[in-house]
Amino acid sequence: MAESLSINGIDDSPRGRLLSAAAHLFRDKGFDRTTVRDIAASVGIQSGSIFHHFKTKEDILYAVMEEVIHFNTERLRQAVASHDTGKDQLRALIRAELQSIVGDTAEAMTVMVTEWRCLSADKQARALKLRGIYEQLWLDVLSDLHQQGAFTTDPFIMRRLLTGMTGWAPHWFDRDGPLSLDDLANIMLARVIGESAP
Amino acid sequence: MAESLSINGIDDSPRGRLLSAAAHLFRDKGFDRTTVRDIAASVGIQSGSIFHHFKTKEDILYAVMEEVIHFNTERLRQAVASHDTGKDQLRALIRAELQSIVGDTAEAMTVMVTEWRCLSADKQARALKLRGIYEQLWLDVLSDLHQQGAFTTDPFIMRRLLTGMTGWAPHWFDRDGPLSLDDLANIMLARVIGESAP
DNA sequence: AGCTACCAAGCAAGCGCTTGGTTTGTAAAG
DNA sequence: CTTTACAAACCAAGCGCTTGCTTGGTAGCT
Repeated sequence: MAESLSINGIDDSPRGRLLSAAAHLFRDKGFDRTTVRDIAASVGIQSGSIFHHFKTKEDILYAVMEEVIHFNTERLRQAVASHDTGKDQLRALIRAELQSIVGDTAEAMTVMVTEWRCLSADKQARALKLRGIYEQLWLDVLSDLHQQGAFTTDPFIMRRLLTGMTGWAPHWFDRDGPLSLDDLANIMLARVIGESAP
Repeated sequence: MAESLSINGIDDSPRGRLLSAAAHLFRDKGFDRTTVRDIAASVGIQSGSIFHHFKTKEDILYAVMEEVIHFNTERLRQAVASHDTGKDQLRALIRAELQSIVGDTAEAMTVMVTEWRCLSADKQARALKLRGIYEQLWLDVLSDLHQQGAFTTDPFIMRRLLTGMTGWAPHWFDRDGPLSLDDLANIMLARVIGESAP
């Protein structure tokens, strides 16, 4: 019964506590190496009791992803809405995604990237649809900047490069190190629009 | 007994054919979801016969990684050696890593990134040592460029950003699409040293 | 009474791996 | 040219264990 911190955007109902615990375990050991007995033990119930809340183990994984996509899409939306210029909006998007990915929803976001293929085909399709909304927010901002001449590379490709940069951050970024998330966001921003005055 | 193309740097001995088949399966289904029966079937032998060549299933994974690191470290070395200026060397490094990651060793390289945690701690340490040589080649070139003033960001951080960009490429890059690997390498190069004349 | 949340026990399937023996290729000994 | 020797490569069968999930029942709250 090792207690685990809850993830932002997930409530603390019995179901929510299971989701947070599962996300932690999925990130640390992977979906396949995490047993339902592991998840049950980390919230202090019997393994069979899990299936009162979820039909299958895979449903747990999908629920984790669904919750974290919804939560972070909303965060992205607010990031765009609270800035005027394309440059500031892009900086805010990068900052928000970094916050998602190494901050308060890190476990669930990492799981979404690394355990994607553990979803069945139809659940992948459903999750992909949710993720499409998330990606469109990026593409809108990037396309604007591109049309303004802020960079020449195709916006779709630029988004892919940014996805790689932010997605790799959990493998090396140290939240207690000298580099802040704001610093890192600015460094990544400069990869897109060049190193001009902040 | 679905035949699978061999991976560059792996011979076609019985052992080598097992490694190539395993790399394919590990990439497509993941290490844990690939059974020794799957691997055996794809080269046309019985599952038990695998253990004449490898002590454990995990040893197969490690062997895949070891071979691909050695092969690609050598490729990186030649990339550096065959160019004079820092800029050209960096472009060659990016191009070589892209070739590794979406080209002739794609399966094995992808496996090394995505199935890393399936290795035991001591095997991780051994593989990490091999990977250190590979990374040093990058850092030497990046540090040179940094000292020449080609970019201001810390070379270590820059390498992490590049790792993310190249590492994500398998998720979207289409080898039959309009964008060539040389094009992509130049786009990534511009993320480091800015968009000057080629 | 009825609902949510849970327990205790266990089943069927699939897993990595072992075992004892057989085939196949090669090469020196007669 | 045959015989003997031996190792590499593989087969057929299955063992012991773990896994996701089921079942029938109970405690507590409203």
